[in-house]
Amino acid sequence: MISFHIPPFPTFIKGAEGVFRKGDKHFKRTFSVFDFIYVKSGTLHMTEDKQAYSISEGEYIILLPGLEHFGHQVCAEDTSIYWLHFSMDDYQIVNKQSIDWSDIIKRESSFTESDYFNFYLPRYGKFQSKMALEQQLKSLIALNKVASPEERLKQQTLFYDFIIQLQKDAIHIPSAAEQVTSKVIEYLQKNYHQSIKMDDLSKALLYHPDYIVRSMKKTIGISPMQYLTQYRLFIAKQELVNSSNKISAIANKIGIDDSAYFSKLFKKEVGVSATQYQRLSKRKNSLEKQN
DNA sequence: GCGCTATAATCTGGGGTTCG
DNA sequence: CGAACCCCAGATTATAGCGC
Repeated sequence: MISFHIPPFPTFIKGAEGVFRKGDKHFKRTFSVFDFIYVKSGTLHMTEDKQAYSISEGEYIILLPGLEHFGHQVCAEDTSIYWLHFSMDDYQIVNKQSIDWSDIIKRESSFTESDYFNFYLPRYGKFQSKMALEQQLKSLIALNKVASPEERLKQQTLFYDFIIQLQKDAIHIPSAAEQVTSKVIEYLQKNYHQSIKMDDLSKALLYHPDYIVRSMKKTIGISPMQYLTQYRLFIAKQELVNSSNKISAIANKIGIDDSAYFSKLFKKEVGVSATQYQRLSKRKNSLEKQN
C-alpha cells in the first residue's frame, strides 16, 4: 500500500492511452514520478524492484518513483492500457491486508484547519467497479485534446475524483458480522493456549454469545468453538511434527487439559490418532533425509 | 434542506436440542 | 447437567425514498 495524507492532493502530470503489440514489452527505466498503469485488455508482465507482476484485464499497478521497472516478458497478445503519471511529496509504503473506513479520517476540521485524511492506494490491484473507473480514466484522458488552459485544469479535478474512487474501490467495508468475526479470530489465535468458553469470548468482545456465533456462521460458516478446535489442531499438528513432546504436553499447550479428550478429538477430526500422526511424520522426515 | 415513513440491517432474549 | 448451538420473534438503529 502507498500511504499518504490529503490535503494536499497528489499532482496529475500526464496521462494517455497506449497499446503494447503482441511481442512488445515495457521499456526499462526509472521514473521520478508515480506511474499508474491500468490494463484495459490483454496482460502486461512487469517487474518492479525485483518483484514480478502480471497485470491482466481490469487490473492496475502503481509504479513508484525511484524504482527501476521493466517488462520481463513479452505480451502474448495486443495489450491496451491507460497510464497516468502523478507526483506527490510525502508518502510511505506500508503493509496492510485491508483498509478499514475507520482509518481514513485522521483529523476533523476546525475553523482554521481542514479535515486531514489518511489515504491508501494499493500498489497492485483490480478494479471492482470496472465500468465506472474506466469511464473516469477515459474522460480524464479525453481532456488531452482540448487546448484551453481552463479545460486542461479540469484534469486535476478529475484526477482527484479518480484517486478518491480508486481508494473507495480498493477498500472493503466490512459488515458488522465480518468485524465481529475478525475480532473473534484475533482473540482465539491469541488465547488458544488456555481454556476458552463462549462466555469469555462474549465478555472480551462485549457481544451477546449468540450474536457472535451467528456472525461467525454467516461470514466463515463455522462457529467460534469449531474454529478454535480447528486452530488448536492446526497448532497441535505442527507440534507433533516438529517436536517430540508427549501428547499430554501438546494437549496442555493448546488449552486442552484433558489429554484423553484431546486424543479423541484428534482422531475424530484428523482421521488418525495423534501418536500415529507423529510416527508417520517422523518416518516421512527421515525418508526425505535419505533422499 | 427538512421531516416523515418504509425497509433493511443489526442486535437481544427466550426456548429448545444436542452432545461432551 | 450445562455449555454450545440453533431458530425465531421482537426491539433498536441505520438508511433510502419521497414529498413539501
